[in-house]
Amino acid sequence: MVESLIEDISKTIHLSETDKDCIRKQFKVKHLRKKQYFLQEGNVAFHSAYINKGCLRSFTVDKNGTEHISQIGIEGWWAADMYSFLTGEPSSSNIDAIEDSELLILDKVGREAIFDEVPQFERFMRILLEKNMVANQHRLNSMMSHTAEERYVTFIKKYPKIVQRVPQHMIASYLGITPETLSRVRKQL
Amino acid sequence: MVESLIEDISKTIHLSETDKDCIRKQFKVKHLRKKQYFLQEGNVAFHSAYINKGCLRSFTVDKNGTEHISQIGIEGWWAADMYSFLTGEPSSSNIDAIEDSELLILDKVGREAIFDEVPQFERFMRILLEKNMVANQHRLNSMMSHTAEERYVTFIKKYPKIVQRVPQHMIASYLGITPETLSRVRKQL
DNA sequence: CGCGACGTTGATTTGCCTCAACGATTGTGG
DNA sequence: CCACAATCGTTGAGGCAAATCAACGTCGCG
Repeated sequence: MVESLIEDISKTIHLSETDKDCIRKQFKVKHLRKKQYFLQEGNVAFHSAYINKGCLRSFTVDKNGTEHISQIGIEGWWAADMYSFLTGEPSSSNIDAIEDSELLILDKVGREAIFDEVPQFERFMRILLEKNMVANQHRLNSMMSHTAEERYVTFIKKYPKIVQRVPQHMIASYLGITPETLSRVRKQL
Repeated sequence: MVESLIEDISKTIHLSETDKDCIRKQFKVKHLRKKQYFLQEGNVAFHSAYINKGCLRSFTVDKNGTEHISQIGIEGWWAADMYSFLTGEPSSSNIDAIEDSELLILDKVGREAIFDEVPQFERFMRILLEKNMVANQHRLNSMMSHTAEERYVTFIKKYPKIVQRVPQHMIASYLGITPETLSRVRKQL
């Protein structure tokens, strides 16, 4: 089960058997039922997670009680509240499962251990973060300069697999619009 | 002049004299006049830049000709179109100087050289990118769940130095609102 | 000086939200 | 296995925050 992660990492960097063992040792498997929290607002994010199977979302809840989905991830993605995970401060966001999921989780100590024992892992993470940065930049740009309709069209082109698996109102939230607006946008396509 | 960068990096990781020499060798100084482009849409971003002095902005231009500022950076920040820099594809964004600026620039080859010769630099970059990720997450969240006024108030608290140096209409653009709206928001504070 | 860059103010428009009601589907406990 | 409750998507009416369009005053600078 950890093997798919090892394989994934190996696409970017080369791992010796010793390296692989080190990584295998630090990740733990965790299963989540649909709707189960991985992280709840107010708690500290002790773990970062690789999604091995299933689908997660991160979201915040504003003062009106409205949810705002900041991230949706499926197999091969990572999920964590980086702020809380890095600083040890309580998180202001939530992460839960949209489907029954299997995660490979890593705590701070385990992470440091890998960074120390497998220097190449540092590079893997750096490259992962670079890609993430590009994606975030894209998303921000999309939020700032495109209409609801344009954002939706871009989304379904870019993430067709997510569209199939995630309820429409969550996609609306991810796009920063209401479910009603998304419904109306879809009608005229 | 490269020394301030070295010092900056040394806050995160330890550098030997050899390491420092390697870094010194790879960065080049570049001066920009106010309004001068560092990167122009359609061109490939051959360099990533550390802002040693001055102030830069990255922005895109939409189909109506409206500018959307995605980033404003001052001393100690980094500026680049990561997408173009990493992929070698033409950039769809622009970077120019808001003030006369001094940059320390690094091309892809130089960057690879540092990563290979100074393994610790990999860690520095990883940590920098992690911070960037946290900041981007924050910003996205702010765009999705806060009003124009709330975003402005947060901004002036978080970046008072930028407020003093950058024209108001650019801050409006960064916040994703029009100059008129920002003017009205400011009036009632 | 004269022109462009910048900020302000007013009038009007608009894209999206809010509120509300309604079917269809899913799932769950008795 | 059925009944009832959530969950989900849709549609309509009305409202609002921010955009657009337009005009104007000020400042700085080539």
